[in-house]
Amino acid sequence: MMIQRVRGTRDFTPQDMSRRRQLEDLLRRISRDYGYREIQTPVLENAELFVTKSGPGVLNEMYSFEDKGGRAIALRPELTAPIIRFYVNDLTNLPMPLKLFCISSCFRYEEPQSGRYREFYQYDVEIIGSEKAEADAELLLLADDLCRRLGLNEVEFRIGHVGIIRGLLDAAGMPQDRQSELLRLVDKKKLDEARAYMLSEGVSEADAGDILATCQKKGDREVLKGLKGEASEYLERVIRLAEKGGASNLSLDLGVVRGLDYYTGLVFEIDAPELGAEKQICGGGSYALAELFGGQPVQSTGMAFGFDRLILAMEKTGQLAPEEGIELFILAVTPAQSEEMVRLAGGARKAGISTEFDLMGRSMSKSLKYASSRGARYALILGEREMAAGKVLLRDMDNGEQSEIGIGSVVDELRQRLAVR
RNA sequence: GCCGGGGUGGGGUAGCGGCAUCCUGUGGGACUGUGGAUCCCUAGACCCGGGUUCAACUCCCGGUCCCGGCCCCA
Repeated sequence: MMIQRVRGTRDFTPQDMSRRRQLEDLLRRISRDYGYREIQTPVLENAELFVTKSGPGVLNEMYSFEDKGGRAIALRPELTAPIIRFYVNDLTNLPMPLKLFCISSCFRYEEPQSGRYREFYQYDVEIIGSEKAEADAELLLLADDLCRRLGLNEVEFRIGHVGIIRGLLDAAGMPQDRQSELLRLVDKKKLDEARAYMLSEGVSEADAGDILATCQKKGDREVLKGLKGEASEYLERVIRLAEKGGASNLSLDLGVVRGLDYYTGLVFEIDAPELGAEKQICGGGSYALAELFGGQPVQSTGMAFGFDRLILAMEKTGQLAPEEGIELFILAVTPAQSEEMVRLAGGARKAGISTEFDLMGRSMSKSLKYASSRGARYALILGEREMAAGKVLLRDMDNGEQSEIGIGSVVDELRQRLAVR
């Protein structure tokens, strides 16, 4: 009986990994360009960490279990909570701002569908320690830059601020502790229910109408005109800074809010419309989680990209290069040349030339075919006749041209030819 | 958790109550060491479990997995 892969998980072929590595390389490069440093946390965490952050409901959507010591353990469903836990545990003495990123797998017990798996990968970026608009703006700059480098020209940013609606609710007389429920309804676009809820909480008909109208405002900075209060001023400033920094895709959507209490300010999402139902590639915002995990209060802002969805989007836009082949394949025409084959491979590898030699003892035709399938740039053919004269045949696999070269000059010749390309 | 559509060699397919087709890929061989070609050979499959039937890959039921959508999305 064949053993099946666990539902919602994937194996990655060499070709898959070549593509995923390309994206990882790009993410690491852009992170470095912006001064973020990579960290890694365990796949396993105490389930309590996520329950504390997101409520007991998440237990239903997590892989959680009791270990042999009776501890409640979970496979991490996201990266923000572990990173902040790490910070609270060990990193509080590092100079602020602490700019960190992480590319890792996460797990959620949900129904798999397009762009959605039970094991999935996230690229998470966090700035810990700043409460300034500059921090939020930098995050948007990085996100915008990343989308551009990925060739995602259709992306839609939806940027909001939880303080805008909360401010209006304060003014309308709704107590703070009743507001989260309303934000949840707005987040889910259940505006009728939101209206009913506001009225039941004593908000006037007129105020409720204003608030719902505000929730539906979308567009450029113009939508902030006429809004008063710190939140809209702050948001305006973030957008202005990000645009000065070169961001060009930004747009506002004041209906983007979060019902969870630790969100403190900016909140945003990014969609890649070409992906269909599961089109959101990024979610982010500023939050105060450290004190929730038992640390000193610290303001943070961060975002998480869905790695797998970025790959999907890049596939749709044709951004991924084909897998790279090797540079050299060496074959011995008869076993008598095997030792020389291995010796030459060693020299080439030492010189940084990616090299394979024949491991199968196959005929020349089969070996050349294999070399071709491996994308080899050159083949080195070790034949009795040439070897007797101290030479070998170097075959250019792109055009089939061959030339005899001295055994001693193989590495130099290859270095020269490969450098020209 | 719910609703569609699907599971035939590794990949792609044909068939559809009785013989499972082809392509490709894999391994081997031939072709005097120019043959990444061509030719030949070998291996390799009806998702699982029940039911109907003389007979099930085919029809029915259940499960499972995949694809897509809903819910959810920290």
